[in-house]
Amino acid sequence: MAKFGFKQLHKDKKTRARVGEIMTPHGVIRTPAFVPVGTQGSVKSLTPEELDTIGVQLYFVNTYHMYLRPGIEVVKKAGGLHTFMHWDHPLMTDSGGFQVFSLGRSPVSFPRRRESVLVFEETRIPDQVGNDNKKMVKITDDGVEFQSHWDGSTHLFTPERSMEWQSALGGDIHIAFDDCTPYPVSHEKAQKSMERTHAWAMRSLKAHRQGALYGSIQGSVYEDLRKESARFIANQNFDGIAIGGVSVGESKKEMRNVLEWVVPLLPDDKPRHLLGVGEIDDIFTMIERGVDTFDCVAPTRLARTGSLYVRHGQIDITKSKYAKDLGPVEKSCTCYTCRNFTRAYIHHLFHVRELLAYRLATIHNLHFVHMVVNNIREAICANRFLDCKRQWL
RNA sequence: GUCAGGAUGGCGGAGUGGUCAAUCGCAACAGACUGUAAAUCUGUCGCCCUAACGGGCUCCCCAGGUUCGAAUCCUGGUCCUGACA
Repeated sequence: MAKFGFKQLHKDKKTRARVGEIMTPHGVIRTPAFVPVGTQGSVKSLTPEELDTIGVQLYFVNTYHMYLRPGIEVVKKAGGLHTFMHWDHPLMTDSGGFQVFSLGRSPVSFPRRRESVLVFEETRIPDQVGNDNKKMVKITDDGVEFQSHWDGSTHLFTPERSMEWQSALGGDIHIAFDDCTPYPVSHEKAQKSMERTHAWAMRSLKAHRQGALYGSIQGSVYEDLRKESARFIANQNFDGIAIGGVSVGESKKEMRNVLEWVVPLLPDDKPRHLLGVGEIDDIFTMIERGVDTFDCVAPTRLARTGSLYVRHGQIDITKSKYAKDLGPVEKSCTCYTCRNFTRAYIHHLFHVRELLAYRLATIHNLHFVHMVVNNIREAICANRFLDCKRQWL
């Protein structure tokens, strides 16, 4: 099996943007690269072949979800995630750290940004166990006690277990178990969370057996903490660096700051992954500041709720103004959806809740993101990143 | 023609004397969604005024009536549906 490695091939002359290659046992990842999220072992609604056709090079699977269902043992017996899911290309597994954040909110709610302050609204997700106003996680220094969102049962996650399970799943890139700091948060709490993340990073490193391991940087929106965390993680023997604790409710400016503090402190010979960010404008923000890969649910989730990417924005295809629109979603798009279907048709599918709606929409949004990223990659090679950015935004 | 049942906001459909401008679903409109408890969630949804609290007006087929008070009870009318002829 090929070893893991990273090569920087070209750096843009005016920015930190760079083009590179990540070598993995399941093939090379050309960076910058967008990483779709397949939380439960599936990028919702699409087959691996369809993802491949779109240009998806690797995707993300969540250890927490696979552990709960179907269970690590099942995947292990199946021969690992690649075989289980029928995906031959690289895979990344998340540590479960994000669920510390997402299940740790009380009451169950959707966060909403409001002038860079996170407001929690009391809106429930229906039909799930354990949503009766209780936090579903309990953090200790040892690890995190989760209450299953399926049946309420209790499960302990530790760095050691996360490593063991990620190894059993067999993804190419693993992430150290971290404590995704919520927002807003005091400096004191952010520091505690960062220190816990560092301690867990060391334990992850020690317990780690196979596959590449990325250490995760935290520190919320505090410059001193972010820099401290970046230095700390950069100094350990990780194969790559993950930046976490962003897109948790902070403003875009705060997210930009984090990148500007952190990336200059990272070694050039390791790949950098930004966890959980990937709206179209963010893609430029990240790549410009030296991020190589980034995973995000936005394109796929937005697609399922009817928001489709078009140049310079997105449209809500469910609006009745598209009911008779016989043009493609985006005329400059060459995806399967845009080549063969009209806005009116997709509008209709959403309206009657046909399953094809979600598939066509997801194909389009993923294709669109890949089109943007491919474009950026070419632009970097020609030292034209900023021109490219201007052209898309 | 006789008997029975029914007419409620764009649609379906609750409500059967006051707390009803009227539950709920759909549609409509607006909004949200960034390491996915998400094919999801939130808000508005008779008209007018208010930033909001709130206030005013009109309203449950039509016309009368009973009552302090009616979408709800009574009388008449119109229309619809089912059964029997």
